[in-house]
Amino acid sequence: MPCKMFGAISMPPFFFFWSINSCSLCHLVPCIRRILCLWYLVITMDHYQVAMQEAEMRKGPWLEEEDERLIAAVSILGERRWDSLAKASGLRRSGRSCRLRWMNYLRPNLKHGHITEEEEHLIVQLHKQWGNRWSRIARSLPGRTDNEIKNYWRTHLRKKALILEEESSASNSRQSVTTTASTAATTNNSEQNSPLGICEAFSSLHSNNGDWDSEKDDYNLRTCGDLSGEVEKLSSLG
DNA sequence: AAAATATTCAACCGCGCGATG
DNA sequence: ACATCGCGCGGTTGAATATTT
Repeated sequence: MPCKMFGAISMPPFFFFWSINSCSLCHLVPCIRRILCLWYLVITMDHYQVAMQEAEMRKGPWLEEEDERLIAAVSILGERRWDSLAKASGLRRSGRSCRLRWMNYLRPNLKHGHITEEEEHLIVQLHKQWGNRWSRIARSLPGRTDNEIKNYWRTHLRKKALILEEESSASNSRQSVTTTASTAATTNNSEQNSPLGICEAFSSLHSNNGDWDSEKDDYNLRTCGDLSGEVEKLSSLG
Protein backbone atom coordinates (compact mmCIF):
# COMPACT_ATOMS: atom_id res chain seq x y z
CA MET A 1 0.00 0.00 0.00
CA PRO A 2 1.51 3.35 -0.94
CA CYS A 3 2.57 5.10 2.24
CA LYS A 4 2.31 8.56 0.70
CA MET A 5 -1.38 8.24 0.26
CA PHE A 6 -2.27 6.57 3.52
CA GLY A 7 0.10 8.21 5.95
CA ALA A 8 2.73 6.68 8.18
CA ILE A 9 1.22 3.20 8.49
CA SER A 10 2.47 0.88 5.82
CA MET A 11 -0.27 -1.57 4.93
CA PRO A 12 0.18 -4.92 3.23
CA PRO A 13 -1.93 -5.28 0.09
CA PHE A 14 -5.54 -6.36 0.35
CA PHE A 15 -4.59 -9.54 -1.49
CA PHE A 16 -2.50 -10.56 1.54
CA PHE A 17 -5.58 -10.82 3.75
CA TRP A 18 -7.70 -12.40 1.06
CA SER A 19 -5.09 -15.08 0.41
CA ILE A 20 -5.13 -16.25 4.04
CA ASN A 21 -7.80 -18.65 2.76
CA SER A 22 -5.22 -21.23 1.86
CA CYS A 23 -3.14 -21.24 5.04
CA SER A 24 -2.96 -24.04 7.61
CA LEU A 25 -5.26 -22.44 10.24
CA CYS A 26 -8.16 -24.08 8.45
CA HIS A 27 -11.02 -24.00 10.95
CA LEU A 28 -10.40 -20.37 11.99
CA VAL A 29 -9.66 -19.07 8.55
CA PRO A 30 -13.10 -17.91 7.34
CA CYS A 31 -13.77 -15.90 10.48
CA ILE A 32 -10.27 -14.42 10.75
CA ARG A 33 -10.23 -13.56 7.09
CA ARG A 34 -13.52 -11.68 7.34
CA ILE A 35 -12.36 -9.76 10.39
CA LEU A 36 -9.02 -8.85 8.85
CA CYS A 37 -10.58 -7.78 5.57
CA LEU A 38 -13.12 -5.65 7.40
CA TRP A 39 -10.41 -4.13 9.59
CA TYR A 40 -8.36 -3.44 6.50
CA LEU A 41 -11.18 -1.64 4.76
CA VAL A 42 -12.03 0.46 7.82
CA ILE A 43 -8.41 1.51 8.39
CA THR A 44 -7.70 2.32 4.77
CA MET A 45 -10.94 4.25 4.38
CA ASP A 46 -10.07 6.25 7.47
CA HIS A 47 -6.61 7.01 6.13
CA TYR A 48 -8.07 7.79 2.75
CA GLN A 49 -10.52 10.28 4.23
CA VAL A 50 -7.74 11.97 6.22
CA ALA A 51 -5.58 12.15 3.09
CA MET A 52 -8.44 13.58 1.07
CA GLN A 53 -9.24 16.14 3.77
CA GLU A 54 -5.61 17.24 3.83
CA ALA A 55 -5.54 17.41 0.04
CA GLU A 56 -8.65 19.61 0.07
CA MET A 57 -7.30 21.99 2.72
CA ARG A 58 -7.33 25.53 1.45
CA LYS A 59 -4.22 27.66 1.65
CA GLY A 60 -3.34 31.21 0.75
CA PRO A 61 -5.37 34.40 1.09
CA TRP A 62 -8.64 34.28 2.97
CA LEU A 63 -11.95 35.07 1.30
CA GLU A 64 -14.50 37.39 2.87
CA GLU A 65 -16.90 34.50 3.26
CA GLU A 66 -14.27 32.51 5.15
CA ASP A 67 -13.63 35.46 7.46
CA GLU A 68 -17.32 35.75 8.26
CA ARG A 69 -17.53 32.06 8.96
CA LEU A 70 -14.49 32.18 11.21
CA ILE A 71 -15.83 35.16 13.17
CA ALA A 72 -19.11 33.34 13.71
CA ALA A 73 -17.30 30.20 14.83
CA VAL A 74 -15.09 32.05 17.30
CA SER A 75 -18.05 33.96 18.72
CA ILE A 76 -19.74 30.64 19.48
CA LEU A 77 -16.80 28.42 20.41
CA GLY A 78 -14.31 30.95 21.72
CA GLU A 79 -10.61 31.47 20.99
CA ARG A 80 -9.41 27.93 21.71
CA ARG A 81 -9.20 24.42 20.31
CA TRP A 82 -8.50 25.76 16.87
CA ASP A 83 -8.42 22.38 15.16
CA SER A 84 -11.88 21.51 16.48
CA LEU A 85 -13.08 24.99 15.65
CA ALA A 86 -11.80 24.70 12.09
CA LYS A 87 -13.64 21.41 11.62
CA ALA A 88 -16.82 22.56 13.33
CA SER A 89 -16.97 25.74 11.30
CA GLY A 90 -16.80 23.82 8.05
CA LEU A 91 -13.83 25.88 6.92
CA ARG A 92 -11.40 23.93 4.78
CA ARG A 93 -8.54 25.45 6.75
CA SER A 94 -6.16 24.08 9.33
CA GLY A 95 -6.63 25.08 12.94
CA ARG A 96 -3.40 27.01 13.00
CA SER A 97 -4.37 28.87 9.85
CA CYS A 98 -7.66 29.88 11.51
CA ARG A 99 -5.84 30.96 14.65
CA LEU A 100 -3.38 33.05 12.66
CA ARG A 101 -6.14 34.74 10.67
CA TRP A 102 -8.05 35.52 13.83
CA MET A 103 -5.08 36.75 15.85
CA ASN A 104 -3.52 38.84 13.08
CA TYR A 105 -6.53 40.18 11.23
CA LEU A 106 -10.02 39.50 12.58
CA ARG A 107 -9.55 39.92 16.32
CA PRO A 108 -11.45 42.92 17.69
CA ASN A 109 -9.54 46.05 18.81
CA LEU A 110 -6.83 45.52 16.22
CA LYS A 111 -5.35 48.61 14.61
CA HIS A 112 -5.11 48.28 10.85
CA GLY A 113 -3.54 51.63 9.99
CA HIS A 114 0.05 52.73 9.59
CA ILE A 115 2.46 52.49 12.49
CA THR A 116 2.70 55.91 14.11
CA GLU A 117 5.95 57.64 14.99
CA GLU A 118 5.32 57.02 18.69
CA GLU A 119 4.78 53.35 18.01
CA GLU A 120 7.93 53.28 15.90
CA HIS A 121 9.93 54.81 18.75
CA LEU A 122 8.58 52.24 21.11
CA ILE A 123 9.37 49.37 18.77
CA VAL A 124 12.96 50.54 18.45
CA GLN A 125 13.31 50.89 22.19
CA LEU A 126 11.76 47.56 22.98
CA HIS A 127 13.68 45.76 20.28
CA LYS A 128 16.89 47.10 21.72
CA GLN A 129 15.74 45.87 25.10
CA TRP A 130 14.30 42.48 24.19
CA GLY A 131 15.64 41.64 20.74
CA ASN A 132 13.44 39.66 18.33
CA ARG A 133 10.85 38.79 20.96
CA TRP A 134 8.03 40.12 18.84
CA SER A 135 5.13 38.82 20.86
CA ARG A 136 6.54 40.48 23.96
CA ILE A 137 7.06 43.73 22.08
CA ALA A 138 3.53 43.47 20.67
CA ARG A 139 2.08 43.29 24.18
CA SER A 140 3.39 46.81 24.76
CA LEU A 141 1.64 48.10 21.64
CA PRO A 142 -2.12 47.64 22.05
CA GLY A 143 -3.86 46.71 18.83
CA ARG A 144 -0.69 45.64 17.07
CA THR A 145 0.27 42.05 16.35
CA ASP A 146 3.65 40.40 16.64
CA ASN A 147 3.52 39.64 12.92
CA GLU A 148 2.84 43.26 12.06
CA ILE A 149 5.68 44.53 14.24
CA LYS A 150 8.05 41.90 12.91
CA ASN A 151 7.25 42.86 9.34
CA TYR A 152 7.55 46.55 10.13
CA TRP A 153 10.92 46.00 11.74
CA ARG A 154 12.21 44.00 8.81
CA THR A 155 10.99 46.43 6.16
CA HIS A 156 11.46 49.81 7.81
CA LEU A 157 13.60 49.73 10.90
CA ARG A 158 16.22 47.06 10.26
CA LYS A 159 17.72 49.16 7.51
CA LYS A 160 17.94 52.15 9.82
CA ALA A 161 19.47 50.01 12.52
CA LEU A 162 22.10 48.74 10.07
CA ILE A 163 22.94 52.28 9.02
CA LEU A 164 23.26 53.23 12.67
CA GLU A 165 25.52 50.28 13.33
CA GLU A 166 27.75 51.18 10.40
CA GLU A 167 27.86 54.81 11.45
CA SER A 168 28.66 53.97 15.03
CA SER A 169 31.39 51.51 14.03
CA ALA A 170 32.85 54.12 11.66
CA SER A 171 32.84 56.74 14.40
CA ASN A 172 34.35 54.20 16.76
CA SER A 173 37.22 53.50 14.40
CA ARG A 174 37.77 57.22 13.91
CA GLN A 175 37.86 57.75 17.64
CA SER A 176 40.23 54.87 18.22
CA VAL A 177 42.67 56.50 15.84
CA THR A 178 42.49 59.88 17.54
CA THR A 179 42.48 58.63 21.10
CA THR A 180 45.50 56.78 22.35
CA ALA A 181 44.05 55.19 25.44
CA SER A 182 42.12 51.95 24.85
CA THR A 183 39.92 52.69 27.85
CA ALA A 184 38.40 55.61 26.06
CA ALA A 185 37.34 53.31 23.23
CA THR A 186 35.67 50.83 25.55
CA THR A 187 33.76 53.59 27.30
CA ASN A 188 32.46 54.78 23.96
CA ASN A 189 31.45 51.26 22.93
CA SER A 190 29.49 50.64 26.06
CA GLU A 191 27.68 53.90 25.50
CA GLN A 192 26.83 52.96 21.94
CA ASN A 193 25.55 49.58 22.97
CA SER A 194 23.38 50.85 25.79
CA PRO A 195 19.67 51.29 25.03
CA LEU A 196 19.95 55.00 25.66
CA GLY A 197 22.91 55.28 23.32
CA ILE A 198 21.04 53.58 20.50
CA CYS A 199 17.97 55.68 21.14
CA GLU A 200 20.03 58.84 20.98
CA ALA A 201 21.61 57.70 17.75
CA PHE A 202 18.25 56.74 16.32
CA SER A 203 16.73 60.04 17.31
CA SER A 204 19.41 61.86 15.34
CA LEU A 205 18.16 60.12 12.23
CA HIS A 206 14.56 60.73 13.07
CA SER A 207 12.86 63.86 11.85
CA ASN A 208 10.77 64.49 14.97
CA ASN A 209 13.32 65.10 17.66
CA GLY A 210 11.16 67.08 20.07
CA ASP A 211 8.92 64.21 21.11
CA TRP A 212 11.75 61.79 21.04
CA ASP A 213 13.78 63.60 23.72
CA SER A 214 10.98 63.52 26.23
CA GLU A 215 10.34 59.84 25.55
CA LYS A 216 14.02 59.06 25.78
CA ASP A 217 14.19 60.03 29.43
CA ASP A 218 11.03 58.19 30.14
CA TYR A 219 12.44 55.13 28.45
CA ASN A 220 15.65 55.37 30.38
CA LEU A 221 13.75 55.36 33.65
CA ARG A 222 11.50 52.55 32.50
CA THR A 223 14.40 50.42 31.36
CA CYS A 224 16.27 50.91 34.60
CA GLY A 225 13.10 50.08 36.49
CA ASP A 226 12.54 46.89 34.48
CA LEU A 227 16.10 45.75 34.89
CA SER A 228 16.15 46.43 38.59
CA GLY A 229 12.99 44.39 38.86
CA GLU A 230 14.67 41.49 37.06
CA VAL A 231 17.68 41.77 39.34
CA GLU A 232 15.42 41.71 42.38
CA LYS A 233 13.64 38.62 41.09
CA LEU A 234 16.92 36.86 40.39
CA SER A 235 18.41 37.74 43.75
CA SER A 236 15.29 36.59 45.54
CA LEU A 237 15.64 33.23 43.79
CA GLY A 238 19.15 33.00 45.11
C1' DA B 1 4.64 51.22 -22.42
C1' DA B 2 6.91 47.27 -20.95
C1' DA B 3 10.23 44.71 -18.50
C1' DA B 4 13.05 44.31 -14.50
C1' DT B 5 13.74 45.01 -9.85
C1' DA B 6 12.53 46.18 -5.12
C1' DT B 7 9.31 46.35 -1.41
C1' DT B 8 5.53 44.99 1.44
C1' DC B 9 2.91 42.04 4.24
C1' DA B 10 -0.35 38.11 4.83
C1' DA B 11 0.27 33.56 5.41
C1' DC B 12 2.89 29.33 6.08
C1' DC B 13 6.27 26.34 8.42
C1' DG B 14 9.19 24.18 11.89
C1' DC B 15 10.20 24.00 16.49
C1' DG B 16 9.62 23.94 21.35
C1' DC B 17 6.82 24.00 25.46
C1' DG B 18 3.14 22.85 28.59
C1' DA B 19 -1.07 20.22 29.43
C1' DT B 20 -3.28 15.98 29.32
C1' DG B 21 -4.21 11.07 29.08
C1' DA C 1 7.75 8.01 32.06
C1' DC C 2 6.04 8.49 27.71
C1' DA C 3 3.15 9.85 23.67
C1' DT C 4 0.05 12.97 21.82
C1' DC C 5 -2.23 17.28 21.25
C1' DG C 6 -2.86 22.20 21.15
C1' DC C 7 -0.78 26.32 21.05
C1' DG C 8 2.49 30.22 20.62
C1' DC C 9 6.65 31.99 18.76
C1' DG C 10 10.01 33.49 15.43
C1' DG C 11 11.82 32.76 10.78
C1' DT C 12 10.72 32.42 6.02
C1' DT C 13 8.11 32.50 1.75
C1' DG C 14 5.73 34.19 -2.16
C1' DA C 15 2.08 36.88 -4.38
C1' DA C 16 0.70 41.51 -5.01
C1' DT C 17 2.09 46.04 -5.60
C1' DA C 18 5.24 49.91 -6.31
C1' DT C 19 9.22 51.80 -8.30
C1' DT C 20 12.93 52.08 -11.46
C1' DT C 21 15.13 51.40 -15.85
